[in-house]
Amino acid sequence: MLYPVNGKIQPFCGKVPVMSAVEAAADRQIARPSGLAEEVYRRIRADIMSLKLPPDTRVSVDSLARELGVSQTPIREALSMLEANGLVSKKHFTGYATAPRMDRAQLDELFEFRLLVEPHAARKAADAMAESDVESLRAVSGDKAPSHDGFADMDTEFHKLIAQGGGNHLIADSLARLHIHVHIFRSCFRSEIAEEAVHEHDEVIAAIRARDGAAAESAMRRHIERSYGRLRDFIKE
Amino acid sequence: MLYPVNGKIQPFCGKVPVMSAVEAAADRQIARPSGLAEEVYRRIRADIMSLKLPPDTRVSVDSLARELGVSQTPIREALSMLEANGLVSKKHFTGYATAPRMDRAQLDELFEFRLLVEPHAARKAADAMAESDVESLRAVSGDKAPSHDGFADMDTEFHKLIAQGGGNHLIADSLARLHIHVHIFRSCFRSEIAEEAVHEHDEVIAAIRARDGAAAESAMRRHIERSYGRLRDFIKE
DNA sequence: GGATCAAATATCCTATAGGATTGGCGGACC
DNA sequence: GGTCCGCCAATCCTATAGGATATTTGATCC
Repeated sequence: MLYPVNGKIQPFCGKVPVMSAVEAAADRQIARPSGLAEEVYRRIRADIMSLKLPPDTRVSVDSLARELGVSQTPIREALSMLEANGLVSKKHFTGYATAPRMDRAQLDELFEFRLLVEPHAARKAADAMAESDVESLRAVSGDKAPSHDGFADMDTEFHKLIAQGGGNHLIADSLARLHIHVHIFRSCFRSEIAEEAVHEHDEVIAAIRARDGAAAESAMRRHIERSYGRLRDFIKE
Repeated sequence: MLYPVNGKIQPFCGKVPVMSAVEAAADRQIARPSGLAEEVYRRIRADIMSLKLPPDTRVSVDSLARELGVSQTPIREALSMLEANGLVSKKHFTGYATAPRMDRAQLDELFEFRLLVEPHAARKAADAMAESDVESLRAVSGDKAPSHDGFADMDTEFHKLIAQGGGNHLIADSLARLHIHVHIFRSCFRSEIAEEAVHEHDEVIAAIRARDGAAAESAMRRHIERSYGRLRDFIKE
């Protein structure tokens, strides 16, 4: 297991530090020692999602190596994985760069895909979702959306829970991979769209709690269509 | 640009060799120099798909490095990308291994996904596919399926063309990533199922040639459902 | 004879050094 | 003033060495 120490990432050389129950639950999947590469992967992905690494920005391997205090090898492995997931691109003998911001065509394609898959996942989730996950869903309901980042995290969790609730890992993984790009795109404009979206979320949640598959499907479809409409306005081209 | 030389992969140090027109056209997208990592990636992926590396098999880094005549770094990058695509898995301090063969649950999930996406792609392909690609589609029609591998390649090309014909890169990429696993699964059993599948392919092709979206969608759905039925029989569990 | 423990091996993981290539910058030339 | 050419810096790519760990093998004990 590896832990970041004052900004740096260092090999694990000691006891596992105590961890609160909630932390242990949240980091359950990270708990298995997976090496520096995965740790670096998460770090860079987080920097991309937080726009600390804006779209279309050069990413130097040895700069990262110095900054994180690790060798180049795990950086390369992490960047290779990020490249396979479409978050960075590599040009031979030139280096890595974060993916450029989505253009209109890509946004269209992404929402066509979401519109195809997510309503189906919502319908299945209404039938198959475990009662405990439904409870978790209530937790991300729209009681209050404190900040932009707060809503973004809530939105991510909302869609992740429903995608997983469908019981199909392939669908959940595909949607998670895509949602990252939605997150980045939305963050680029800091739009304050929490109000409507939260209401739409609640409609989906209500349908799932009522175990009404058809209602969940149509509510999710409506939510994605409106979300698409809100985001589309930011692109003129 | 990098070229394999008698089994080994070596850095490019000379003129680009002459290449026939068809080769140049086929390798157009490979023509840009992308480094050893990508070359190694293709090589390993090909070995996995050809079952030269069977499922659930250990893959040693420095064995590969010696075999291919390159350093460990590009091997690691290639394996990281393969891991991100789900073709190998890494266990800390234990090494890489090819993904185990799909079990029943994974097969179900995969075909649920295909059934959700591919008929939609076929419908769009019937509307939007370029005439030249429709012509390419005829080329992979069922004139003759010489061998098992011949049919496998034809099937891969068939589904790839239709997925791309829909015009959505995300859909095409997702399906391509999944189809690799279908290919591996089918190869594990060397089933002689070419006859029926080729007939079903032709039905889809006919519908697309007629620009009949609804017919293409239902024909593709039928094809995938039957394909699922044929493959499901191989799993008893 | 079976089980347990310890050493040895093979492998991975990390770090550092050296070679190769691209892109940008400045000066010279037309 | 515009264009072309050569140099320099930054970066990537490769190779090798050393430390750490999991697995396997063998011997010893019960």
